[in-house]
Amino acid sequence: MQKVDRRVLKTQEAIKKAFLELMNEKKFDEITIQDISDRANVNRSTVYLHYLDKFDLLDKLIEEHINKLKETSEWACQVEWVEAIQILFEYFENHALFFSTMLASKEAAPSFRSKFLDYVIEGFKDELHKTNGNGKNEGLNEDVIVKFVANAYVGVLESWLKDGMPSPPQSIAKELGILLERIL
Amino acid sequence: MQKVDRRVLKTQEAIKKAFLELMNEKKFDEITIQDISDRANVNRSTVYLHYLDKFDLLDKLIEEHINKLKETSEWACQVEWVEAIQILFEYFENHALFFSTMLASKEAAPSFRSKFLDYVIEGFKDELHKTNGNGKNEGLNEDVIVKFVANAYVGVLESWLKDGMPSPPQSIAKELGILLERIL
DNA sequence: ATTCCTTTGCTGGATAAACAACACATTCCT
DNA sequence: AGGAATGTGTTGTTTATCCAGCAAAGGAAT
Repeated sequence: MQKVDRRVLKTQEAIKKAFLELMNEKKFDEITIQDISDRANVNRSTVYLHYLDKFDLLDKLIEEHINKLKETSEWACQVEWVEAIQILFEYFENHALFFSTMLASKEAAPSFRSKFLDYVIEGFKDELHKTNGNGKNEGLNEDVIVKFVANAYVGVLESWLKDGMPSPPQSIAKELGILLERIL
Repeated sequence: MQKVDRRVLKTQEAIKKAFLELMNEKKFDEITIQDISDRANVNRSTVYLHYLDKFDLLDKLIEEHINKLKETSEWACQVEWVEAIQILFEYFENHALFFSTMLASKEAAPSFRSKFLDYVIEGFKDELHKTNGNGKNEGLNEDVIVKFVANAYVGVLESWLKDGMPSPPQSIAKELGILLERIL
């Protein structure tokens, strides 16, 4: 991975930040490229230099976070169970604006919730294969189990974010870990 | 005044902000250009593109604020007495980091306090000439009066900043205005 | 429908900033 | 003392961004 020019990092950061802020203020289709470039303090043409349009910007933003999550969980699956959840929730906390915006906005990112859910489902599927020797869930449909826990997970995350993250990542991760271990 | 390129504004802002932050963390002579460029997230050579060295940076930063103050007070001297003081104190409040740092740092900006004092002295001198018909201060040396009020003014500002601006600009301006009117 | 206004992609030329490299000075260390 | 590290000021080249301006598409108002 060759390192990228400082300038592109700075402008992309500015654009993404501006876009997220705007997503929190108005609906996706009401946001113009002009809005974004103004907020980001960047020339309008510069936005086109990096993204095809606002849909592309949204896609790349989502893709980026999904990838970061994949990296993080690959790196984290070597440590303890509960600790891994905690690390992920710390990531959610650090990017709370992104996740709460994306999970909240029904009209804007209908794709995100399902993409995110798919990612979580894959994660649990792998996890289930690794720990399927414990006799629990004998005779139960694997798909049902995975979807059960994945939806539970996402739902808890969603309400935690919506409520403004009332408890620290450690405690929510611990509680969630206890519940998940009863299933898996 | 032709408008300047967005890029130079952004980098100059970043550099000045970084420099001010560093001034609050360590002594002036311990600050390197490398520190500044790192903090500003800017290439080192870019700093040299705008400033000769850190002394020049400091000078320009001071000069800039003095000029802004001159503009502000020229614009403000058409309104009420006390209101003008309030506007200036709002400026101090908005740039509290700069003023508290500069007034505090003995070793770094020994020049600033005197420059600033000179500016205040000039302001009061003009003010005195405009309102010298009121019979107060008959037979008193003008220079003494001006230096008296200027030092009082700067001293009050200094401690207000040092104490973390406990009262809002309005009230400090009003109190200061009452005291100054007893003299001028 | 026609007008008016905003937004959209896109261009081309100018320029700020990045980056890497230099020779030299300074501090640090041990 | 002497070598390593760090900081300085400057250069040349490359690249990202700016900015002004375009024609076209769409919406809203009259």
